[in-house]
Formats: sequence, C-alpha cells, structure tokens
Amino acid sequence: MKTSLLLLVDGNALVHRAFHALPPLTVPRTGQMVNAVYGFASMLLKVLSELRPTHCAVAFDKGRSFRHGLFEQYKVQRKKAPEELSSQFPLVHQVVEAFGMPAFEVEGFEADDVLGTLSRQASEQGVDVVILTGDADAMQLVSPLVKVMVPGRSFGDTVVYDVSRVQERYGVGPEQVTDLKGLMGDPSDNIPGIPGVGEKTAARLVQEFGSVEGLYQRVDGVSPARLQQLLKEHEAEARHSKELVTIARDVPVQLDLHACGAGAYDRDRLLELFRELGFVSLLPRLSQAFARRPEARTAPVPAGEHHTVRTTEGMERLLARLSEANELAIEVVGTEASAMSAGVVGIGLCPSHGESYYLPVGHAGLEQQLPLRQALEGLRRVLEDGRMAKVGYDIKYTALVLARHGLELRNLSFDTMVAAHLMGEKSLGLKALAFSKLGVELTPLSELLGKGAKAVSPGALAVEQASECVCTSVELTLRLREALEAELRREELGRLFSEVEMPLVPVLLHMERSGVALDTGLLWEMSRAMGEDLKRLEEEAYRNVGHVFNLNSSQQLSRVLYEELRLPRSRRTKGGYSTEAAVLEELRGMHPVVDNILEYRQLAKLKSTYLDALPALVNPETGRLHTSFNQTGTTTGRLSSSDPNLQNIPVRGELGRRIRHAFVAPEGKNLLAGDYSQIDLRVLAHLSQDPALMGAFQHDEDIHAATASLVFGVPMGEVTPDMRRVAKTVNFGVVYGMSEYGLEQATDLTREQAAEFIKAYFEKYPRVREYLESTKGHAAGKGYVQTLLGRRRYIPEVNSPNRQVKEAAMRMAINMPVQGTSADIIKVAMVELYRRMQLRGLESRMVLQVHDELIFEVPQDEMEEVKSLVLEVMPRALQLSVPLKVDVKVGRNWGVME
DNA sequence: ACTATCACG
DNA sequence: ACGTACGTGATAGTT
Repeated sequence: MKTSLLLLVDGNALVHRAFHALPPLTVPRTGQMVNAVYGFASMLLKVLSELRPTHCAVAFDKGRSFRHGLFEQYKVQRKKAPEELSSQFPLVHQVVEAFGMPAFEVEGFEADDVLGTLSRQASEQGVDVVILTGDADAMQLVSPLVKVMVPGRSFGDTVVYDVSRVQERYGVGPEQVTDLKGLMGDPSDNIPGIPGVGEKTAARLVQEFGSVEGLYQRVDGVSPARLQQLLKEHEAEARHSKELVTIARDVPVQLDLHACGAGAYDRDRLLELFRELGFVSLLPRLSQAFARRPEARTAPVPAGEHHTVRTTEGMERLLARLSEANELAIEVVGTEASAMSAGVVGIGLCPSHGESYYLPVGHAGLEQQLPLRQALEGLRRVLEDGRMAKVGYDIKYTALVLARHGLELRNLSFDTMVAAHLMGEKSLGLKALAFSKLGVELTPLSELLGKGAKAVSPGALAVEQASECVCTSVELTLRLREALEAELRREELGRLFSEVEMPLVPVLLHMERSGVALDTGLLWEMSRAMGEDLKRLEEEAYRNVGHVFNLNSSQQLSRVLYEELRLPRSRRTKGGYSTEAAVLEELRGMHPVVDNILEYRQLAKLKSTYLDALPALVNPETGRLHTSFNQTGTTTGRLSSSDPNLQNIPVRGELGRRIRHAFVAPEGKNLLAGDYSQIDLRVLAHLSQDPALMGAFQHDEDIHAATASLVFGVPMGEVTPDMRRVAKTVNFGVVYGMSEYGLEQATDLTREQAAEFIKAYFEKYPRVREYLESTKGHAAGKGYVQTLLGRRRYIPEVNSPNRQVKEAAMRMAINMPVQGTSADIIKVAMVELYRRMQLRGLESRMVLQVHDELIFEVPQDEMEEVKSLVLEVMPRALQLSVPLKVDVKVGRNWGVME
C-alpha cells in the first residue's frame, strides 16, 4: 500500500544556506548571481528523486515577523541581505512555480511558522512529513511522523533527523529543543539566552530539569553556584528566548492536500528557466526527479573506476594502461603548499574518463605503498614523454615538485586553472570550477585537511579517503579541459592560451626553481644597524610627545596627532584620521614628532618586510631565495609574485636601494637586467595611433620632455625639470584614467592649472583622447575590454547606476588594455628567450620578472651572447607601430647595475 | 579575518 | 556636489 508523504520546504532558510555554502555563480551575460537559485533547484531535484513525495509545498517569510513585536532586538544585528542574495528570490519563486509547488506565505510569519502549522495539520491527518530546511531550529518540529532534512557539510549532501537522531545530536528530545535554544541563545538571530551557557551546559540542564519552566521551579538545586547565580540573573532572558525560538503552529493557514500533489510541474517552463540561468547540468536530472517509479539515485560526482595502486603488480597494470593513452591528467599531492619545499604524498592520474588512479607514496604508517623512487621510475617513461599531453590543475605545482624529485614532466599542454583565469573566472578553486563548469559538487583535498590550528598534513590522511578525493579531482580536471578548451576557442583566446600562457608555465617553473642568490650577511648587518636607528627614533618620538605609545599602530598615532597635539585633520579612516605618509608630509614642521614618525615608518617597513623576512626564507636545499610567480593573480594579465614577493624589492630611496645589493650573482657570474623603456606609453601610442605620440617614440625622444615641450609650447631645449616632472605625471596619469583632481593631488598644481594642462595635453595628443573615449564606449557596450592579444577583462560595473562605481570601472577599463598589452609583450619575450636559451644550451638562467624587466644570472663567458640575445628578442616580442626599446644593464648585484 | 600602510611597476 | 589615480603582496595592529 502506498502511503502519503508530504515534502515541506523552508524557502528562505534553504536559499540562505545555499547562498553561503556555494561558490559564486553568475549568468554569463547579465552578471546576475544565481548560486542560491542553483543550490535550491539542485536540492529540490535531489530530494524529489530520492524521497518521491506524493505531495509538496514551499513556504516563504512574509512581512515583518511577529517576533519583532515580542522582542525589538530580534535579528537586529543581522545585516540587510546583500543585493547578490535578495536579487535571487524572484528567480527562486519562478523555480518553485515551474516545479508546480504551491507557495505559502502568511503576513507577519516566518516560513518555519507556516511549516510548523502545516506539518501539525498533516500529522493530524496521519500523513508522513519531511521538512527540508537550512535551519536547525526546525528540529523542534520532529515527531514520529515528521522528519527534518538539512544540507550536510557539503551542500550536496543531506542529513535527515528523526526523533532518535535529534536525541543523539542534541542530547534532548525534539520537544525540548526550544528549551535548549532558550538557554543557549542564538547569536545569529540576536537571541540572548543565558550568557556563558553553551550547548553542553544547556543540554545538561534540560536533561536534568526537563524544561526551562521546570528548571526555574527548582533553580536552587542547580550547581555550581556560579551557574545558579547566572540563571537567576537572566531568568527573564531565558524564558523570553525560549518564546522567541518556538516555532508557531497556529498560523492562519489551511493545508489542502489536494492542492499539493507532486508532479504538477511545467516541464517546458522549467527547461526554459534552467537554460536561461545556465543550469545545463540540471537538465538531465529533471526526468529523474519526476519519473513515475523510483530509479537509482544520480551520483553527484561522476562515477568511474577509482584504483589505488599500491603494489608492483598494480603498477605494471597501470603502466600497460598508460602506454595506450595519448593524454594524461596528473596531480601531485604534496606535503605542503610551497612546491619548492613539498615532498610527495601521492600522485593522481587520469588517462581517460571514468578511469583514474591514485599512487600513495608518502602516507604515514601505510605499509602497503610503493616507495617514491619506484613509483617515479615506473612513471618516468610516460611522464617524460613529450608526445603525451599533460593536463593539470595548477600544473606548475605538480611539475615543480616532480622536478625537484628528479622527474621532468614534459608537454604541459593544459592547465585548467590558467584557462579558467583567462576566461575571466573569478573563483579559481577546483571546487568552484567543477561546480560552475560541470555542475559537479566535489570536496577538495584541502577541505579534508581543514585549516588553521586544526589542519592536518596530507600524509596523515587515510589512503582510501585521499584516493577517492584525488581520483575525483584528476577525473574532473580532464573533463574541465574539454569544457574550457571549447570556451577558449569560442572566445578567441585559444592562441593566447596555447602560444603564450601554456608555454610560459615551464619558464616560470624554471625561474622559481632557479631562485636567486642572497647575501644574507649584508641583510643581517643592515637589520642590526637599522634596529639601532629605530630605537633612537622611537625614544625621540616618545620624548617629543611626552609619553609612550605604539608607533606601529595607526590608531594610537591618530589619537596622538589629532587629539593630543591637535594637528590639522584631513582624510578620515575607520579608526580615526589618516596618518599615511602623504598626509604626514603636509604636517611636517608643525611638530617635531612628525619627522620622527615618517623616518620610523620608512625604516620599520624596510626592516620587517625585507631585512628580517628575506634571509629567513632562504631554502635550505638550495641556499637560495625562491619566489612563486602567480599566473592567475591579476585582472590585467600581469604576473604576480609571492612568498616572498620579489616584485616589490625597494629601489627608490637610498636605503631601499641598498637592499638590492643583497641580491647577488654567485662567484664567476653576473646579473643582467633587460628592461623595456616606457613600455606602457609605447603601447598607448600603438593602441591610440596618435601621430604626435608615435612620432616622439619613432624619433626616440625623451617622452616626458617631448610632452612638456608640446604642452607648454617651448622648444625641447627649454624644458625645465619642473615642466618635465608635470608632463611625466600626466603621461602616467593618462594610463590610469586620471582626473583633474587626481593631477592636482599628484603635483603642486592648482585645480585650474591641472585642468588647463589636461586640456592642452589632449589638444596635442587628440587621438589619445579619442582612444580613451572609444575604450570607454567599448567597455559600456560589451562589458569588457581587451589587450592586443585578445586577453579580456570583464567589467560589468561600467553600467552601474552608482556614479562612483561606474567611474572606477571606467578607470579600470582604460588601464587594463595598456597594462595588459605590456604584460602580453613581456610574456612573449620570456617564452621566446627561454626557448632560445635552451636551444643553445646556455647555462644562464632567467631568474626574475618585474613587469617590464627581466633579470638573468649569467656566467661571465656567456655575457655577450645573452646580452645580444636579450637585445634581439625583447624588442621584437610583438610588432607595434612604434619601436620597443630595451635597456640592458649588468652588475655583480641588483643594486649596482650599469 | 579585516584595516591601514607602504614596497614595487 | 562629488573626492580616486591602475595593478599587485606583506606587515603589524585590531577584532
């Protein structure tokens, strides 16, 4: 006999939960955020196909909850839902409607009150109920006929609570959940409870006294005394809190089962809606959800054979299989995030769909696993075979760890992280990509490991768990390649990807692995000397102010300067008034402590960020300093450098420059630097095709002086240093989308002078103005801008109704094609230089890139050859309408280069 | 985890 | 009447 089952959904709670649990997901063209809609729809499909309810209904909050009348602080701390969430509710309602589910809303009640009432009415009719929600408060509704289902740790999973499960989880029965919550309170709803009473204590009290009311009848029997005291003091809060967390079951609403029949969905409407929202992955699940008879449940993660290879025989079978493959997704699980220090825990391999392998080699205490040596020797033929394409997610990490263990991964053909970044994807985690590109929810290894204090090392994981996770991960990597390859082609990014970005991967790997030599003795000595100066400055500052304070705290400093010393205030910050250097410069001479602070700040920055930090990062294996070059860190296409950042080593001040002296070439070698001269302005000349700007570069003029001469209307010979400085500022400013206000701030010009200068500038360079205007027009029309090689940046804010947001977006739109084209150019140069250096078998190595300059470490006998190679390749990287000029300098260290 | 500051191009 | 230069990453202090 078929029994009835009513599914009741708390629309608000589920949507909130989905919004916070799922990575951002937007509709490509409109930018509408839909992650919560997706999660809601996906969860509904799952539950419909698994539970096969005969009836269903959804409830939503409506109006101001009656609880606000009971308690004015109710949910008062809760921020207004962000636009990204609230804009999804209309779509959720559309989904519910297409699913053919009646939606209940009752003015003044929250969704769970409506569900509480409906579930009571259903129980009275003897109907089984499952409540699907994202809010644990609903546990109080559980009864022999009513179960509560909530999403699990990963949103795709669900956990069902019946009476015994509630008892087990909370230590009290469902009817006591309100007592428990009343004592504990709920910070997320601003419900007070008893301060200091958590879940443990609350559960003990409820077990002992049965309820809040029972507790207060016998409150003198509570021990310890401290707790008893607290309970007495906060009796009103406890009783009130219980009232607040109690779900109403007498809402004016009537359950009509006939109107709630499941399966009354509008298939065409659903299909259309899912297509519109880009939920392609949900389409095949529709028939499952609405099929008449129960079928096998859909797997959230693609099924496939996952093998764990732990024996010599297993290895032989694997190798036989790999020899037939022509591509291979690969992932190394390392002991740590830094590829230059990581050991190997395991290797994941996926030669084709539905078939993946995990080789544990470094699992702690695991008896049956191959030694790393044997695993690598076995795999060497395949991994070093340049004919077999390797696919990976962050493949540079995998290849670098392997390289350090003596194996060169060849033919790095597709990195899904790099591809996704090129596609403008903002969330680049494998989890986010699998979700947005494949509609698959996966738990990445990193989540298994936890973070912060309770993080465990991968080697400590159970091999079954690691294997399952890594096999899924390489499988998805292979499937992502297909999705992304097609997308790249569609967006005409295929060449940029396969001819620039992917060939760059081994170059960056080489640079990271090379590292750079550091004179740590020099840094230590400077640190010691600077430490003394800092101490002196600190004491002087205290003397000038009259008391001790923390010079490193901008908040304390703000109080000292603007409250105690009453110096003139300017820009506000959150914790007081700004104390940044530009502001302090204005205050110079008003009080002696200002000078102390400025000098202290400068020295403290240099000491902590460079002098003390860098020597500690020298790799004990190599004795050198190794950065990471991040290929997916910027919106413009530049590289970034981290751990440590070697792209912001000081150069400007005298003291700063001395730090560069510590970046040295080993005995018998020199450093060679090739830097593009004025690359951004040359790119601007090319992009704008402005005749005057192009002419200046074609004649190899000093561009800032030439600009000054043009704008001020004086011959080149009569340009003063001041005129040149203003022209230089404007030349840079143009590339940043500068305004009159910006120029005023950056120079000592008045607003009027600044306006006049800008006007004159655009009269002399009219095509630059036209170019800037057309770039902004393009951005507004298409929602993106691009570089010479087609690299794109999507900027949806260009059409923001908020003027400030829109203007900021326009400045980004102006800057990106220039900065990004320069990045294209140097990347092409790096790939070509590396290729040629390899071909010639040079011992020289590229070691650093700083946006417009490349640093090489060159043995003395290769110096001339490398110098001419650099001078040949860098200027020819891309053909522009103006020449690209490269200056080459050589020196024993990075501080003295001639 | 966030904010303010500051090093680089 | 507004009130910002574009792009990064590391540090120290604060929550």
